Amino acid sequence: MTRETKVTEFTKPKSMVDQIYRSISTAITTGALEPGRRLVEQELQKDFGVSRAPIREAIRLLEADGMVVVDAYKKKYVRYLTREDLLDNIPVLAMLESLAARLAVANITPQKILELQNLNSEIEEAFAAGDFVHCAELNFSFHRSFLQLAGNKTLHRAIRSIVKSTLWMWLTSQYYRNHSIIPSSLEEHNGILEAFRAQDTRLVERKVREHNENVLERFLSQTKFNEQGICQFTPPQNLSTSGG
Amino acid sequence: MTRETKVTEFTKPKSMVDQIYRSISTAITTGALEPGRRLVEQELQKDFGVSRAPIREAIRLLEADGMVVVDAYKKKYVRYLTREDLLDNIPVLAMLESLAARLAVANITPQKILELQNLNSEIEEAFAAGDFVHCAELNFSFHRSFLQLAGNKTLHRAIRSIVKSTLWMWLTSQYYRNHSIIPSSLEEHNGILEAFRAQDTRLVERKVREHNENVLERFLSQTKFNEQGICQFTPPQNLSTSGG
DNA sequence: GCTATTATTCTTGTCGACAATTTGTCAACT
DNA sequence: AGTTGACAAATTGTCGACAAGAATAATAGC
Repeated sequence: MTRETKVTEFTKPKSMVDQIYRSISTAITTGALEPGRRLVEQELQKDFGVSRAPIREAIRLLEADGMVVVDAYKKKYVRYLTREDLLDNIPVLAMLESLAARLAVANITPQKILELQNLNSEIEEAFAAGDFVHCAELNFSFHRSFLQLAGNKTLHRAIRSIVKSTLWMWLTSQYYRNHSIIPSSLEEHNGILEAFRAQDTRLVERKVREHNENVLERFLSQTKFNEQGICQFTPPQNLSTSGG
Repeated sequence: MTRETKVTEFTKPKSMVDQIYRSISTAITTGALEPGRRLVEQELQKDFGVSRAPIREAIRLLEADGMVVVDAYKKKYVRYLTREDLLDNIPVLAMLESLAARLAVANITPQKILELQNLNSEIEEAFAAGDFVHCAELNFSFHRSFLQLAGNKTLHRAIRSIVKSTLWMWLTSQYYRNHSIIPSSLEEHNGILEAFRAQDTRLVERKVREHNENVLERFLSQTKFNEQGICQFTPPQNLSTSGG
């Protein structure tokens, strides 16, 4: 009788913790919450209008992801990245993505290659439009496509974990914002697709590995680090001269 | 009101959540909590003598690790493994560990090689003594040594993540319990150490990759799966014929 | 005897409150 | 002036209780 006719209620497919997790996660990848930013439960509680329990659980998930770090006094911060972090990423991501690409060769279709070409064009458009966050997302989609084609859950999980823990999306968007290196990436993407078209496994593997190495080395060479080796991008909107 | 006379309490005031996390994590790797086993907050609450809040946070961490899975009705279970999970692990672990070994070549010392030889002997002893859990731990230590020598945090994190999410320690101990294949592993371990002694990077990389592939394929060929493809080891103490 | 519906129980999700810890401030003392 | 200690504010950790939803038991109807 009293069946609540939840007709217009689409916004309830996920648990509270999941929503908070996603929200903070997105805030970090988009740069709304910059690396090093303190996370205080009371503030988040007010933002989301819930009690602290689900906030705390969501933060635990982010902590496990490596997107949030905890200091000796239990205070939580958005992870900040060091030069060492980026250096460590290079061989691992290059190797995992090239493995994904190798496995994908067996499953890719001409149709899929066309889709990826279109995706590549979309990246170019987003870059031209100055939407660097979307650009990073599309770029990630491009890479993720090989993961999906590879059909290996362990691999998928491993790469996803690295992407999250090293704030990959944030890094990419910041990088796009500050440097005009999209053309190089797009060119390399096309090279990869060509190798796929030729069904040349060895070539695919090499191209993907080199692409990843190139991207990461470009990151490193063009990124500023402070005296503690922490990655320093220009904040999104920095009106005051946060001098100090 | 200071009812807690914690006199002999040197046990690093680790946080409650951390203690619970470790405790459950250990229970899973040792097989005390077998795959598929339901985790009920109220039971754990009684076991640890705390409220549900820290229990829930610990379970969130285990969930993020992939050691615990959640069904559509929010019920929590220890992760169970499928044939597909094991298959997916093979190329990824083989590749990551061989990368670790390659990076380790530059940092290894004759001293360290001797230590690893001793460790190998310890594994043999633990196996002979029938302590399969310890055996799995020591074996993991052997592999982890290369990780530490590699000095790459991203790589360390990636492998650790796979080890946790696929209940690697549990799998290994169960495998040791059921099959007498330690000799093959020990032999391969020695082969790897020889390659290290020769400083032959290519050989190290190949030996480690092959060792991982061998181990995982032995797992697969000698492991039972039920009709749903779920890994079925004989439970630690199985007196009744859990028929079906 | 069997099915449909209603209670009851079990389990998880969320909340507000209190305790413990850390940080910040300020006054007293050497 | 600098240091130290105590007090206050801020923040996190933990608790018990209630609400919501699903699984199970019980009952009514045929």
